[in-house]
Amino acid sequence: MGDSKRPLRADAARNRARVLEVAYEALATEGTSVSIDEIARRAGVGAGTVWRHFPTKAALLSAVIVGRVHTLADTARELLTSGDPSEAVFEFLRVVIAEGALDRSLADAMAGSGIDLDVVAPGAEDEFRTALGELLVAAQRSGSVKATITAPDLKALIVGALAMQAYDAEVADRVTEMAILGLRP
Amino acid sequence: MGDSKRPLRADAARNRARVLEVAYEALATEGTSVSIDEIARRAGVGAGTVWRHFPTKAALLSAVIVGRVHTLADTARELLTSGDPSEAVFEFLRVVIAEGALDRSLADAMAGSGIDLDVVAPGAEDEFRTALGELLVAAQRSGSVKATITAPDLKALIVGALAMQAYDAEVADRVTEMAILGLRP
Amino acid sequence: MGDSKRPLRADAARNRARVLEVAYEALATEGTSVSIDEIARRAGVGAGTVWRHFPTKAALLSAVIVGRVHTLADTARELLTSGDPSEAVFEFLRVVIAEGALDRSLADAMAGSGIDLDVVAPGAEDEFRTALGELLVAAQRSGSVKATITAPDLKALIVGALAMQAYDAEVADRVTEMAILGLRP
Amino acid sequence: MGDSKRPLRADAARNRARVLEVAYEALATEGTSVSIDEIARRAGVGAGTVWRHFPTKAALLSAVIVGRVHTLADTARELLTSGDPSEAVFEFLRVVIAEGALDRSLADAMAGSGIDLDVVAPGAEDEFRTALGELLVAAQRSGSVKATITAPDLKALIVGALAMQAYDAEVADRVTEMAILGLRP
DNA sequence: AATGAATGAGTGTTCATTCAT
DNA sequence: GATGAATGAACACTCATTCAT
Repeated sequence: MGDSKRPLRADAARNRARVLEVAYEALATEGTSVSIDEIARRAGVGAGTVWRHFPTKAALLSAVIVGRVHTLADTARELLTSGDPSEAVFEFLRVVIAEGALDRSLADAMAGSGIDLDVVAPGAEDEFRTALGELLVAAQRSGSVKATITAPDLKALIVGALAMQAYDAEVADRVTEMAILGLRP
Repeated sequence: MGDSKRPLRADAARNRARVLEVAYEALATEGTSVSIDEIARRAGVGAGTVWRHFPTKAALLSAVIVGRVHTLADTARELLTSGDPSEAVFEFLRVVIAEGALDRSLADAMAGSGIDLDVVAPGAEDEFRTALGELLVAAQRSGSVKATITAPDLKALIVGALAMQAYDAEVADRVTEMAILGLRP
Repeated sequence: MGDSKRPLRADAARNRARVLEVAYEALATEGTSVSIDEIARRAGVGAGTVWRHFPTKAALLSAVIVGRVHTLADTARELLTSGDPSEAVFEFLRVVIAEGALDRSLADAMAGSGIDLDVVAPGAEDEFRTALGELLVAAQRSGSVKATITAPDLKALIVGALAMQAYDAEVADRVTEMAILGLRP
Repeated sequence: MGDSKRPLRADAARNRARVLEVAYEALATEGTSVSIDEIARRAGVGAGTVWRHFPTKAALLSAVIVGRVHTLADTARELLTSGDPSEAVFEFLRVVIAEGALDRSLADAMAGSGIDLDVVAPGAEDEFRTALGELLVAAQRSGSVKATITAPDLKALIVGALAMQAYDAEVADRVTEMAILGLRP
C-alpha cells in the first residue's frame, strides 16, 4: 500500500512544484479570484498543464492549503524544540500573524464554498492538530496558559488569526494580543 | 449641507431603498458572488435601475456596508442608554457576533480588493468611531475594561469579529470570548 | 393561464427569431458540433444574447427541434387537405426525406445524449402524433396502407428516415421506398 | 504485396490490436466523444502509442470501422454457407440490427464530417460489397427476394439499419421489418 | 426615471496533438 | 518503440456594464 502513484517524472515534478509555488504567491496576493490561466501564465506553462496536475480549481486551492498547513505544523514543532516551550504557543501565534499576510488564500478558500480540510487532507489536519496539542500541553505544563483552555480554543485562535489577517494585519495583531492576555492565567 | 444633488423623487427613493435592502439580504446569504441581475430580479426592478443608483457593483457594496455601519452605531447607542453601561461594550460585541451570520458580505467585500470605508463613507466611519468611543469610556469609567485598552483596540475587535464570523461562527465566538477576558482588568 | 411570460420586446423577439433561424441553418449544415459562439457570430449578436434566450445549448437545440416538428405537422395537415388523402402519407414521407438534408440536427440532437422531445415540448409531440394518426387513418380508409400498420410503425418510419438522412440521402431514399412497399397491401 | 511498410514488431502489433479492440468497445459504448486519452488508459498504453499507430482521431475511427466491416463480411459468408441461403440475407439484416447497439460509433463517425469508407479502405468496401452480392444472388435464386432489388438497395438497407440503430433500436427494428416486406416478392 | 435586452471579455475545464524523456 | 507530460485553442456558460426603447 502507498505505491498507488508512481513517482512523477522529473520534469513533471518540477512543473507541479512550480505551479504550486506560483499559485501560492498568486493566491496570497490576489485572493481566490486569480484565474487558472493567470497562474499558468506566471508559471510559464500551458493551462492544460495546470489542469493535468490539478483537475479543478478547488484541487489546486486544496493543494496550496495542505502545503501551508504542513509548513505551519513544521514551524510549531521547531518552536517547541528550539526555544522556550512555555512561550512557544505565543510565538507560534505571532508567526501565523506575521506570515499571514501571504495567507489570504487560506481563509478565502476555506471560507469560500466547499473546501474542508478534514476532507481534502485528513493527514494534514491531524498533523496540525497534534502540533497544536503539543504546544498547548507544553504551555500549560509550564503555567503560561490557563488550564481551562482547550485545543479547540487554540485552533479557533489560529484560524481566527488567519481570517482576520485576510482582512487587515493590524486588526489581527491587536485582537490576537488581547486574546493572548485571555489565555494567560 | 449644500449637497449638489437634489433630493430623489419619491419613487426613486423607494426603489433605492428597496434595492439596498434586497442587496443586503442577498449579499449576506450568498456572499459577494450574487449577480447584479439577481439583486435586480429580487427587488423587482430592472438591472438598469440598479445601475442608475449604484453605477458599479463596488458602489452597491459600499452603500450596503455604510448602511450596516449606521445600524451598528445605532445599536451601540441603544445599548448604552437602555442597559448597564459597564457591560454595554461586551453586549455590543455579542450582538455583532450574533448578527454577524448576516454579515459575511462586509468582511468579504472589505477583504476583497479595494473598498475602504474611510474613503467611501467618512461620515459613517466617524459615527461608528464615536459610538465605540462612548461604549469604551462608559466601560472604563465603571472599571469593567482595563484603562490601557484604546478605541482602536476595540474597533479591531469588532472588525475582527466580523472577519471571523465570515469564516466560522464558532471560531468568532471562542476568540471573542478570549479577547473579552483580555479586556477585563 | 398562459400569460406567465409577457410578450418579448420587439427587438428581443427579432433577435430571438434571428438566432433560431441561424441556429437551424448552422445545425443543419454542420451538425450539433457548431459552437454557440459561431451561431452568435453568424446571427450578428453577442454570445450573451444567445444565452439570454437559450440558457443552455440543449435549450437552443430543443427550440430548433420543436420548431421543426411544428413545421412537419403543418406539412402533414396541408398534404391531407390539399391533395389525395390516400397518398398523403407517402407524400409526407417523401417530403421528410427531401427536406431532411437540412435536418441533420434533429437526428443528431435526439440521438445525442439527453434530449427527449416528450419532455422539452409535449405539445409538439402530441401535435405531431395527431397529424401522423390522421395521415394513417386516411390512407388505411382508402386502402392504400395495410390495416396491420400502426401509428408507432409510421412514427418509426419518419424518425428512421431522418436518422438515415443524417447519414446519407440516397440511403434514406432507397430504404424508405422499400418500406413504403411494405406498407402497401 | 510489396507493401512499403515492414511488418510490425510483435509487441507493436499486439499494442495496435489492443488499442483497436478497446477503441471499438469505447466508441460503441460512449460514442465518438470518448477521448484518445481515455482509450489509451483503457488499453494500458500511453497516449503517444495510440498516436504512433493512428496519427489522428479520424484514423483511429477509420480503422475501427474497417475492422467492423470485415467482421460483417465474415458474418455474411458464414450465414450463406452454414444455413438456408434463401433466408441468409434476412438473417444478416437481423444480425446487423441486433449487434448494432454496439455500432453507434459507425453511424456517428460516418455521419460526422468527412470519413468516407471508399476512401479509407477501398478493399474493405469491395469485400463487403461482394459478400452482400452473394447474399442477394442466393436469395433471388431461391425466390425469397424480388428480382428488381439491386445490390445498392441492399447496401442502403444495411447502412440505414446502422444509422437508425444509432438513434433508436426499436425504430431500426420496425423500419427494417417493413423494408424486408418490401424485399419479398 | 425605468426598463431589460445586448454586449463581449472572461471563467473553469477539456482534449487532439506534439515532443522530451 | 513506448511513454505520458505539455501544449494551446476551443468549449459552454456567466455577468458587470451599457444603451435603445
